Amino acid sequence: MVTASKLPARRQRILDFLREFMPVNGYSPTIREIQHSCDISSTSVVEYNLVRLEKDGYLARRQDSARSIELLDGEGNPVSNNPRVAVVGSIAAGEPLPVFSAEEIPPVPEFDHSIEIRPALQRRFKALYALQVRGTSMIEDLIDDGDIVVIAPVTEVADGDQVVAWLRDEQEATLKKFYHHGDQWVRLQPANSQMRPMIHAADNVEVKGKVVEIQRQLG
Amino acid sequence: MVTASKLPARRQRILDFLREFMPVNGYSPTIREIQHSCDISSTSVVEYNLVRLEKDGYLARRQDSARSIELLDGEGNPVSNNPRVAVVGSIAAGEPLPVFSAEEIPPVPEFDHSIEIRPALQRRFKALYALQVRGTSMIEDLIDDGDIVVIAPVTEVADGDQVVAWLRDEQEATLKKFYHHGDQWVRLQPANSQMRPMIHAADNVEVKGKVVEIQRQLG
DNA sequence: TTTTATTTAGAACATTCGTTTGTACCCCAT
DNA sequence: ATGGGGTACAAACGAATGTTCTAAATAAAA
Repeated sequence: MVTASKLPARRQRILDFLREFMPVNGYSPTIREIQHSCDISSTSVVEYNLVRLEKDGYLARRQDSARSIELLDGEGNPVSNNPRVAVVGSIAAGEPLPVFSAEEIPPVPEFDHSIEIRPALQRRFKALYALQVRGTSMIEDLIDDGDIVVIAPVTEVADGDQVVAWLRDEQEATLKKFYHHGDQWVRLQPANSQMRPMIHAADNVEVKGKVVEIQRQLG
Repeated sequence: MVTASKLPARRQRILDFLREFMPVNGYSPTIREIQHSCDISSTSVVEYNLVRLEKDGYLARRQDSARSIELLDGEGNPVSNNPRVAVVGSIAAGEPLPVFSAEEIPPVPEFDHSIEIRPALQRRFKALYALQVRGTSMIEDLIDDGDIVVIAPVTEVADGDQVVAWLRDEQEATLKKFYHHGDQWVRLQPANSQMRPMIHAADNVEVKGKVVEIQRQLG
């Protein structure tokens, strides 16, 4: 377990702030920057909580050195400050499945179920997340069952893009290729000749994002 | 050109120190650390040279902020210290093609033809390189024509691994799945039912490495 | 409840560290 | 020489930043 036991709210907030600040900026905040970002009245409170976090293996610091916080994984192991995105669930590629509700798309990234991505990806998009593919409807686009797709949460997509489509009425999400089909309709096209495209009313289809990377487990 | 015009010895030494220190430690040294590491008598000398380096586009700093040096490429562009591997050529997936000679496999990575990889990959393997796939013999393993495969130069591979096989007699390289076939033979198996597996004498097949990642260009 | 440990608070302190100032040196063109 | 640009030096300043102390508030345990 990475986020093993539950931390006090304040301490958790500091940790969350660090985990957000440090990968983005590439350097550690100062105690006073933490103080202000987490609405804390005194540097000593920050210091106190940093000491605790350090003792519990969540971070390391160098004595008397500015901006020297390094994040650890909660067990004392260094955690690469490389960009990771949360794998927030799975996505049906085949029969649509109710995967996640429309609201809870990119939750706070947990350190448990996340994958590392190329830094360039994070630079180009923001708020990426990932889904594990269930089904083979995209097999001819070389997305296999079990693959993990990295999703950029964009709403504007071009014909042919591989998108996460949320079907309002059906309350289901599905991974398909997106095509406009006249003004009022969209075609969600599997990349699998065994499966039939689906035509939906445009206002029943909510594009939640598009695939920007595919990761597959290799020996 | 990264090291464009020739810098004064002192300034070059500071730059060299920064380029060695920062990737290793993950944070910037202080002016005084630079001072002592480069045998400089005064902080003002360091400051003077940092200003020059900054003006010449070799680095950037934040005002009044400790440990805030960021390395640039000499033309003001941020230089990501993220791992890249050279794309050293293409690899036939189909009819074997003479791609590169057996010696010049991983040359010095050029910044021109290189791709960014996930940092975790570089941690697990060393001396990675990349090849662009030509042909569709691996299409059923979801490797398409034009895809870029990242290769770990290992000689020990397991049955089923996707390998870069060098055929000594033919002086050709090919991307195939590898299977032992008795003691003296190996089977190089396309992942394409249209193509036939090739059986070769084991001592005619030199495994140059195996695929550890696939990258595909997505919108 | 009483006791104890944890957490927050405020303030001051001490060090680190970026910045500035003034001077001197060296090389080279005037 | 003379002056200017580039560089080096020493010292000091002040802002940024980590550290510490004491006390109070809160939560947890007994």
